[in-house]
Amino acid sequence: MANKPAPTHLDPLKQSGLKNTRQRKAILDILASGNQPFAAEDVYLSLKQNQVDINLSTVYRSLETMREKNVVRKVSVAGDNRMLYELNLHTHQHYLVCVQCKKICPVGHCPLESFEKSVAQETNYTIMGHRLDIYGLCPDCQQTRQPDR
Amino acid sequence: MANKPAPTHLDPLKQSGLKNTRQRKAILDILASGNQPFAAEDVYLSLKQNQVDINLSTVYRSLETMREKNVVRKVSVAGDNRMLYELNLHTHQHYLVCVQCKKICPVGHCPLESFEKSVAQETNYTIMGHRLDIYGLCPDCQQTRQPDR
DNA sequence: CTACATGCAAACCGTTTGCACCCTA
DNA sequence: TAGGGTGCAAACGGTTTGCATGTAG
Repeated sequence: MANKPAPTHLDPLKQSGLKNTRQRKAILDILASGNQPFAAEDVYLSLKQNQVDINLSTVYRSLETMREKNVVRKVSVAGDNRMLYELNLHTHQHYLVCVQCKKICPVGHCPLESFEKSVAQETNYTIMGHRLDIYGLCPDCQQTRQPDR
Repeated sequence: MANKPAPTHLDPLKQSGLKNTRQRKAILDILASGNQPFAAEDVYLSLKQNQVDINLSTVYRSLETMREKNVVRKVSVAGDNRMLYELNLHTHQHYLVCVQCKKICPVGHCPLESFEKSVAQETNYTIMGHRLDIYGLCPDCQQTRQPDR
């Protein structure tokens, strides 16, 4: 009678006092399934495809409540007007976005710490954070560059 | 009979083959009036306030056509879901946004050139650009921090 | 005179919300 | 069984578009 070890991304629900519902578990499963952020609609469509019955506004609402509890993060990337959501792994993270196929991949290092300090000095702002994303052509798309658009 | 020297931000219309209409001139005047980017609605409201009769969709349409001709640039900053527009001064530019009063001010230097090179090497992407904005509390708002929200 | 620009109203798309019902703890 | 969670449909806010009319070149 071993305890089933719960997937690590499910603990946060219990930890943050949120009810552990079928829908939230399913959403977290999707977010955990890749290390790139998802739009609410991506989550919704993936769930439908996996035969999970859910409503789009539930997706939005759940993502938002989980964001309030810091279970997930909301990010925006250049070239997509939608907001994207990802598991909050508590790491500082930026993304590299392919302008053609829209593939998104994380980049590890961030060079902005010292820059923020110098901006703070010059401007007397209290710097709280930054948003950075890099865009370009991924190796695949370099071969098949679309006519300009 | 001296030629009236046209404001420098009006040349681009002629140069890019766009018709020099009352509305476009007025929009460019607004964009030139401050060195921060404006939302379409900001432009619209400023124009109304200056007794310039114009339609909001004209503002959107003009900004978009002028963007196609690289007369203006479209940027998005953290904490505002609207797109912002600015004169395209052909300088590389980032912004510092106050999370409380939403004031936006330009920051000159950008430290990302060498970082882009190293990302390109690591990932084999062709880097085409980046989006960076910094957010924090401006000096004024540091005194009057709003209760968390 | 004609191609491009504008005004108006309606559509659009991502996201949020009110309300009745449901289900986890 | 109580209070949070969900489904549904309608509203919302920023932006775009179709069409008839206006105007710069």
